[in-house]
Amino acid sequence: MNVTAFKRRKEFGKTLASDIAHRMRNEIVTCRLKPGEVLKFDTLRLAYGASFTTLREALTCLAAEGLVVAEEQRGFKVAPISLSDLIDLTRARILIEVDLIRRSIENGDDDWEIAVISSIHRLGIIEGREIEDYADNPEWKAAHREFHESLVAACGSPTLLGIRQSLFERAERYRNISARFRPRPRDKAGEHRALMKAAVGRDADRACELIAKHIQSTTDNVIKHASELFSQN
Amino acid sequence: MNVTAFKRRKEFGKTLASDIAHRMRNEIVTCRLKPGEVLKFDTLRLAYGASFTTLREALTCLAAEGLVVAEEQRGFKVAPISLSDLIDLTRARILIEVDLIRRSIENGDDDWEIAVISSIHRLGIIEGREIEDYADNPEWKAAHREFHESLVAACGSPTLLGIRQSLFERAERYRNISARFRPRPRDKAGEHRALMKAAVGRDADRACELIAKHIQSTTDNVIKHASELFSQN
DNA sequence: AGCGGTAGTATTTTCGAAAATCTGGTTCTG
DNA sequence: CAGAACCAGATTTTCGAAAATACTACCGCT
Repeated sequence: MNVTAFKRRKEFGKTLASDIAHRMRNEIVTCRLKPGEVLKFDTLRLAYGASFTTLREALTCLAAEGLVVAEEQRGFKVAPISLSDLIDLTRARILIEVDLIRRSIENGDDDWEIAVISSIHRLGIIEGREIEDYADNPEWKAAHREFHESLVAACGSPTLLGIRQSLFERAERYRNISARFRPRPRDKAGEHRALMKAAVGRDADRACELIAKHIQSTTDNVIKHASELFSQN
Repeated sequence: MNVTAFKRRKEFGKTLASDIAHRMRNEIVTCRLKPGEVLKFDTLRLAYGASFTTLREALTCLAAEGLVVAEEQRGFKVAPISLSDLIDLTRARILIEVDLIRRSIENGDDDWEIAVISSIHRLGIIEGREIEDYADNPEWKAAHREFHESLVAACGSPTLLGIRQSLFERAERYRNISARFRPRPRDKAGEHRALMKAAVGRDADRACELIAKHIQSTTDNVIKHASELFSQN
């Protein structure tokens, strides 16, 4: 194998295909690859330096996650965004997240509690460093993701955790839109702290209520202030 | 295109890869491909008459559905079955199915009602033809699947419908095991009729309760009578 | 005998060419 | 003139060989 490929592979995952899937996932959720954009193999081959076959495997993966759509014999395109998709996605996420957080609070042991507290602490440190616009920071995003994952980590359901993760990923684009169009800053840090407190205080009902509101709030903001971004459906 | 490929392609889907994925899905859920079995490309190439690349794409698809597992650089194997997987799967299915059936009952229009009734009728016809063992009949399985799909079809959530479908598929192997080990026949037809009545009678609470029991019942039977099939976890 | 290293084999992963299919425009026909 | 049929170029899908990686069994050493 040539040196370039070797280096590239080191960045993430063991196979080139999974590495490319990872990179494309990133470009899609940050909208560097635009929603609805047609993905032609020749272009991709140039951009990622991989062959048809390898790209095809990466795209097949992303299609399963709902980040790209495959039309047989007619290629792939970045999954479009729409209000109806956002609403559908939000409802699915709330259903699952609420269930998982409740179970996690039931099952979570001391290590779980510690992980929740340590992940919100890390988030706080990052937020403290830059007063504004931390939501654009990849480091903050990783910590944010980590915090939400820690909340549900003790739920004991690998299947739903996997689904949750893929829905969380799909929602990333809408979170970015929401942040851009929000009229005044939202107190995310406060919401996260309240969630953490409800979780470690083993107040499942409150935690479920908070997480549902937390998820719904982004959606409401997009609907209110960014509807014009979408065509009609 | 050569004749063989053309014929094969006609059977299902537009591309060879999706056709092969479809055929393999079948072999896995019927356990003709054994749980945990290692899937070597040379063997598959012989069995399905397709190239590495095409098989790889099919396997990537199935991996996303949870029917095969991929270990990077170490190939693919049929997803193992286990009690913990069954329990996890069952819980996920109940969570989602209950939500979808409730929403479906809320939203369903006349056409939905008609589809529910017509699909249970078709199921009844098939069950009437062969008194016993209809659960092994592919035709019954298709009709059974169709009936359950019709119940949730009006829920209005494409995302959760997709997830539901993949979980339903994953559960197929356990349903087959359950049928083999059931001490005395279960009144599935009765359960289905009750479900249908609750649905068209718009009794959401009752429908939710019935569907949860319906799903749980298979799992309970496997745990009670077929535990020895699984190693330990 | 047990262990670490190593060569050889089995297997997976990647590549780029070749085949199949789609798209859009043009011509032909009624 | 409308619509079907067809060609040419663009694009996707499939193939089998070649490269990269994992596995196995043997050898030499302590």
